[in-house]
Amino acid sequence: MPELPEVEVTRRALAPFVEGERVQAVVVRERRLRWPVPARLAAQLKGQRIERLERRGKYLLWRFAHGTLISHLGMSGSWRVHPGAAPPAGAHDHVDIVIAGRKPSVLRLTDPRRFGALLWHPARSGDARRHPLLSHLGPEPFDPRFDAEHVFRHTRQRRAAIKQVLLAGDLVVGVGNIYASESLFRAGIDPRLAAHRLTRARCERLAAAVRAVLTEAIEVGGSTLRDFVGADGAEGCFMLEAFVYDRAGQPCRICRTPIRRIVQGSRATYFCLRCQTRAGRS
DNA sequence: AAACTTACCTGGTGGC
DNA sequence: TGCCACCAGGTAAGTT
Repeated sequence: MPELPEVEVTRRALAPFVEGERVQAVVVRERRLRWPVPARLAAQLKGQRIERLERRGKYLLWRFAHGTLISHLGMSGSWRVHPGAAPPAGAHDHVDIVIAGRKPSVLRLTDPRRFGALLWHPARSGDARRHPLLSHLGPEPFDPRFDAEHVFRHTRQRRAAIKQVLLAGDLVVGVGNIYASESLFRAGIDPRLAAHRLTRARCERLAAAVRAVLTEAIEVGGSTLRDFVGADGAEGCFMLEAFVYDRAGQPCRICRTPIRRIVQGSRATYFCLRCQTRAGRS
């Protein structure tokens, strides 16, 4: 599932193929994503130059002089680079962006469940970061503003479990279900703990854990970067070995206690009863 | 008004 | 072999 690391790895893989290059054509085979792909998208992008490829949370921002193409991968989406020409499109290959110039390539959006999005934000509407989907997002995990003090302040009124607060996206962006469990394991915090009960010290541990887990995931993904470029590379399986996620019943990699699976807000949480506590240190 | 909860979108799959 | 309930995750909308 694409969370922040997967999106960042995607950004790094695509950037060399798109930054500074012009769009020759956009082929939309299926516009029914989470929201309809704008009908005029192809006309709007044709011949235009992509200045930069940026990321905000789990969104990719394709910066043009006249606006920004906003893409989100949802649960099952992926972008793949096909240098030169692309193979015939499969059932779930919804959009191609054809790049002309010295490095011709086709960027193909595949999304079986179609929970992803592809939206156009014209420059005249202001900066894309003020788009309704982006405006309320919390800080980036690698932003210096995301620190212990920030976590402490933004959890004082939150009585919900820290796992769910972490997932909500306003404390910090980019942490989905997988990395929420992994980060809490790394920080030694019981996912059921009410957020406002976090001590300052544990806020520090949590912020550091989120940064570390995401950093490592990006690094691991970095080694599989060429899978994005290859025509038939397997979809990235970026987290080489999760400590807790999807490991119910299997022994904790630290203490051998069987990993527990619980449901919070109708989604699965995995944790170690021994390594992760409601209070105290560890 | 902010915090919290729930439903929704779709396709793959595991169990019978 | 075929069917079907269920699960996945991020977001919007609804509720307290």
